[in-house]
Amino acid sequence: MSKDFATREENYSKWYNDIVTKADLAENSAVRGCMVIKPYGYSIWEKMQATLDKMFKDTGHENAYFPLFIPKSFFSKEASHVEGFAKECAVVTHYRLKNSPDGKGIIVDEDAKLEEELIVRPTSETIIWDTYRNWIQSYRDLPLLINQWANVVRWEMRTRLFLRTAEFLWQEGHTAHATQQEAIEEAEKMLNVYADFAENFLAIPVLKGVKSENERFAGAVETYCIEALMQDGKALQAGTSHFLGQNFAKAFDVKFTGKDGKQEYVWATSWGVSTRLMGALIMAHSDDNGLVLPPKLAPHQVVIVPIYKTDEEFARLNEKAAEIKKSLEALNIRVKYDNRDTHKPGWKFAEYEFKGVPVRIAIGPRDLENGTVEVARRDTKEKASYQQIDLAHKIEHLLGQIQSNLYQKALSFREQNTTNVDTWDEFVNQIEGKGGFVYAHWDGTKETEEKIKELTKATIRCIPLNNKKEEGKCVLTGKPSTQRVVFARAY
RNA sequence: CGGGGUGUAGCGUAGUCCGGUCAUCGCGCCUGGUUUGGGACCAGGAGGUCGCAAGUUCGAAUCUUGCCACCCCGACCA
Repeated sequence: MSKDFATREENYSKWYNDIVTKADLAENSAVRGCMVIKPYGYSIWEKMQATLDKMFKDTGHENAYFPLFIPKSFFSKEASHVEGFAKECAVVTHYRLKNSPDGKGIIVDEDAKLEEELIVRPTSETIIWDTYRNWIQSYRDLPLLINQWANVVRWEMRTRLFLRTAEFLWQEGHTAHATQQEAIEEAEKMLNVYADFAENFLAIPVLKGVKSENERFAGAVETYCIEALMQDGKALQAGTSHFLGQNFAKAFDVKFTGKDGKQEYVWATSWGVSTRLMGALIMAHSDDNGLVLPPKLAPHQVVIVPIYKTDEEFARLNEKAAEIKKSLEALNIRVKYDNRDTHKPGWKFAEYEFKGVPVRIAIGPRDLENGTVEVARRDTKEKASYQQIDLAHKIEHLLGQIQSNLYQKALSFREQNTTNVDTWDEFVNQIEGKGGFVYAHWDGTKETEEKIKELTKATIRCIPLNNKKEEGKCVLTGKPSTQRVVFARAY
């Protein structure tokens, strides 16, 4: 049978959509711009959540929950914040429906108009800082280190499964500190947590950097980010961490009394990653045979498929498979034994391959005789016969290899698609050709960045942390520059 | 929100120009049998407001108008 899904070469965005829908990660819903995350996709998200949540707690944060709705007036308190989000807010204006007078369905009851409209949160800084005002009085109340897992709504014009949806799931950390120094350290610390997570769990290498003024979060003094490179040569912002200065403290009048008895505004950070990481995961590793999952995030790390002709064989295989499953589970390996009689082995092979299960163990009568199993790894598609003796440890080792191979593969892809350019022609050729991360000199002005974006659709993804200082000339204007910055077309 | 495209069974589709046994085919689904080391085969069967709503007509999947959804390209954005 031929494949019924697109390849990257043929149609990259169709390939992406096919993976999301056919690997059962998510689907479009009856609500425009909103998706249904299906059980298989959601269990990957749960893995991400569990890992991140532990990392947050290990760095001293606690979870809390703030309202979905934000009074409209809160929004206008921080000028650049409201400007940044105003264009994409869903607004609640009424609180009641009634039967339509013509008897056909129900309509909004105009008598039930809210005195003050409520915004469905696109992010929670305003409601949180309004709350923090009451929580913070003294330096003894600081630092305040809170995270919330929530959904947010940004009314997007154009949506794509996981990458940009009107409603998405995320976590947002909001912290308050006594000093500027401490808040900056917090923002950097959480950026490092994200980078660690991306590299060691998602197996995606990321650039750590700061955003240019244009790309900065609405209301932030400094935005830090991790940027990943996708297989089509486009960049994807995988996480952000903001140093908010005293902007929100001033807007919401959050002050504390210091040891010296003086009142001061507190210093703030916020940081978040979203279900967009699912998109990054897909586009970083998957191939023309479907999804490829790094073992640390795979809902099933190993699937066991029995091959048999007779009931008697099937019974013996069930027994052997149970034994193998148990030995793997003893090493905390997540195993699924697929003993469904309704599908043939070949069908199951294709199915689990498309769903990205890292390791497949096939076991049949010949294996029972020889004391072997057939082991296939998803990342390289290699198959090998393994002795059953000490199989669990061998599989554990293999999972580790797959995890690091995926990272190495993604890293060398990024290296091959990272270029230094010095002239405008080179810049345009690179951006419009292969894409990737393009390191170029920039004169540091907003105008130049906007002009470059207008001409090439490329934006400054970040100014890498600890960037090498180097004299040069701006790739567009020829004005002097002290360092190269990273350009790319982005999601 | 602008430009383009598409909507026919769960999925993918033929038919649309040229109205009239045209609702086609494949996958999937159900039943029975044979199968099972890379998506099995045979036989039988179920499943459709042809995106929605008006209109034109003796008659509309097919023509007209409006609306909705999705996809691609722009603007905006995590």
